[in-house]
Amino acid sequence: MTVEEPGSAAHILRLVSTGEAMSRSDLARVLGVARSTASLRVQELIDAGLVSETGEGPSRGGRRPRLLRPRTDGGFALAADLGTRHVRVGAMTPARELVHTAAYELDIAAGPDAVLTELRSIAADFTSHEGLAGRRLIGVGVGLPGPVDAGRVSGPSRMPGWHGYSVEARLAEAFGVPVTVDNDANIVALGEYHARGREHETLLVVKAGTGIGSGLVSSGVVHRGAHGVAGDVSHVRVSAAGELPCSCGNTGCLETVASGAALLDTLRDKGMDVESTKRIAELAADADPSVTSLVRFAGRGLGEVLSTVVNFVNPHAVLLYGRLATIEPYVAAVRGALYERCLPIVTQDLEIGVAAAGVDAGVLGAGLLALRHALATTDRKDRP
Amino acid sequence: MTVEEPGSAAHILRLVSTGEAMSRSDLARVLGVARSTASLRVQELIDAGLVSETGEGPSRGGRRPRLLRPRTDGGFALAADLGTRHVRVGAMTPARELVHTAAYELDIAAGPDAVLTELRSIAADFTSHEGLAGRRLIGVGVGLPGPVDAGRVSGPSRMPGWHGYSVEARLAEAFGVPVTVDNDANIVALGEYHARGREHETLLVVKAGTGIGSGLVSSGVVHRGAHGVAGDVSHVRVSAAGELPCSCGNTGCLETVASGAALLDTLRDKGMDVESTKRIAELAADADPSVTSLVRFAGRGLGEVLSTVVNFVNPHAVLLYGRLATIEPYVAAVRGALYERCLPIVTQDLEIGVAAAGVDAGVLGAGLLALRHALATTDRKDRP
DNA sequence: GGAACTTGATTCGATGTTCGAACAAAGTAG
DNA sequence: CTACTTTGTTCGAACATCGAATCAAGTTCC
Repeated sequence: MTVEEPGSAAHILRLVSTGEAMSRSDLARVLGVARSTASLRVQELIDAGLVSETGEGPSRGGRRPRLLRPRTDGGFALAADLGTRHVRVGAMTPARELVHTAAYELDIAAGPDAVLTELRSIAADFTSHEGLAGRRLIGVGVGLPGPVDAGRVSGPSRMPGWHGYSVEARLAEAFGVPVTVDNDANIVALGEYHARGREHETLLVVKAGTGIGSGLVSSGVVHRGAHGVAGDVSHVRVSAAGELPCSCGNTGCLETVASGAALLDTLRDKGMDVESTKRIAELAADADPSVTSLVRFAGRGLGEVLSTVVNFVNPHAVLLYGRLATIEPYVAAVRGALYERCLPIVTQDLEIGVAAAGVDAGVLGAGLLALRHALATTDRKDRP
Repeated sequence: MTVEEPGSAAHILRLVSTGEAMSRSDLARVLGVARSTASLRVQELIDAGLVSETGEGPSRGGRRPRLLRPRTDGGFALAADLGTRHVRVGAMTPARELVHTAAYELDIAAGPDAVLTELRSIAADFTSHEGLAGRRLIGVGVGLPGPVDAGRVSGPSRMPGWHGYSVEARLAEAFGVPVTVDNDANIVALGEYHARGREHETLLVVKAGTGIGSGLVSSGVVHRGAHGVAGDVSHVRVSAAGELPCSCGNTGCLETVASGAALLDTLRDKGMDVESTKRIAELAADADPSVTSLVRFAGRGLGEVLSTVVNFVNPHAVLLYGRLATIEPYVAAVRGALYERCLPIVTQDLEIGVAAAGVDAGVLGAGLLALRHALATTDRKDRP
């Protein structure tokens, strides 16, 4: 991740949970410190209830190492990925493992007060049902389907009544632990970065569902920009959109051709009764000709816009996520447009594909944010 | 800058040179360490010849502080900003001040061996003429007009014979000190970031001269991407370019309408005898109608491409640099296109203007890179 | 099977860094 | 002149890290 302090609790936990270091000796080697020092550190973590010993490992020609494992029965971070009508919640152990996840109904349009109150009881329900009730909550991470700047929602298009609302402050009070809030595309990007497990990667993750958003992660750090609205690609003008009016007041935006909402509108105008982006995916999977060609057109539009971004950012990978990413012709069209329009040096090693972390990528990212915050602030506190 | 280790020599030097800390006591407060610790650190720097005491400051109700100042007569870093036909060199003190600069002729097309040999003698000439001969060289920073990846030139369009050449290794051998090499737009961006002096800013700097390049700096860190070619905007397709063929083999690239080279070509096609971008700037300043309208058109094309990048990156400022940035209608057209096409939340606090650091922005950035490298690796070495 | 070697983990004194209290130096305020 | 401030240094205490010594528990090979 290259984010945590070298030798910090978070760092050691990561090394232990990824298997990069299984024993005290391993840690000493990997961290470049004396064995005695590594031993002391491990003892601290054991005392704090974050790590436990779990039998012995195979000998490498000498005494057998005493294997270490992050405890999964101690404190945990709560992660929530809010969509427009649902929320996925999960619990993440200090080992960065998502141990439980669940989905609940939650209409973001009900406004911040109602939604966050409801979120609090969903969290209570979740922790009790998943057998987490007796365990210590160390932090909360939340993803929202709109721009987030310094813990506040700012200028959202699909979240009426949320503008300027300080979600972080409100939830910190409700939960009594540190809360971190970010945009949904950002947490998906962070989750995907973590799932891939490759350090020093620059990842461009595009979330294409009802709307289109994207997140840029470089070496484990999310690029947020001046107002936390970095990653917007939906209101870039694209030639294929002609002069179609967009919800933003401008015309010709990418969103009017390449988003799930736009596809639904177009299909309805054609007289087809399609109710959801999920249904579009099914029709495309059945090779419905008019849907397929429409989806291709949409993907091409997205690829056109992304080509500019990809040339500029020069990422290691472009990963699509969301309902539209499950539609093969859509992905293929994006890929084609990128290969056609980007510089060879940019595309030669570029991976273009679908995010691997699945539906829980967002929860994963939210959990990581929460954990990062929690482990950075409180270090050696009372037992969980 | 948020780049150097807290409490490191580089950090203290910065605090002292910016005036954030004038005395040992100040340093202790700013760094959050004990006064005794700050005193020790300062003594080290004095012993290393990097800092000197310079009289006493005004009392604040007690004993007068002994003012500190970075020494400008000790070691220095050499910075070079190579263009296609010239090189600007400068010397930077550990206080991050550029103390001398000079320009030399140097044709990049002569190939790496000839150019770098020549650069070595230019450096010797420069140091002797500027009275730097007796002082210790602590590092070298170089900017090149092409993509640089890990110290090597990779796939340059205006640097025949340079592809794959390891400039860093070659110069490190020639100078016998650490050498850092980067793309010219990147060092300009870094120099401008430093000149503005605002921490945690995200800056997009566009260098528009014969060619077009850009650099992104966020919190003092240059974004380099997977192959060090991040920042390319010149080969993005732009509607205004139609099907004009580009040197990259593709058609409709921004470079074919918005670069100085393109403007020259177009004017020559019109039968106007214009020999340089400098002359274009003069004609535009004289309000030559056909030149002005052409330049406007070019600026609009650049703005169109930048709008996508700016929406995505959400920077604090977009700064134009290079010969074309001196042409007001060009800048105005870029500005207009950005305001028209970017999201309101992105442009509301966005500064769009011309880089303030002037012709030495590149040298400044190269010097900073060199210094950062030198002060990070060698800490308390022998006196200069 | 046993001696020699390896690897893992702990103990403990040596080293070095940082802190903070005490103090000296040099002022200001009244 | 006295009381209080601020700056800077000195010096012992506290703390972290290291490395050597030691113990523990293997493997290898004759």
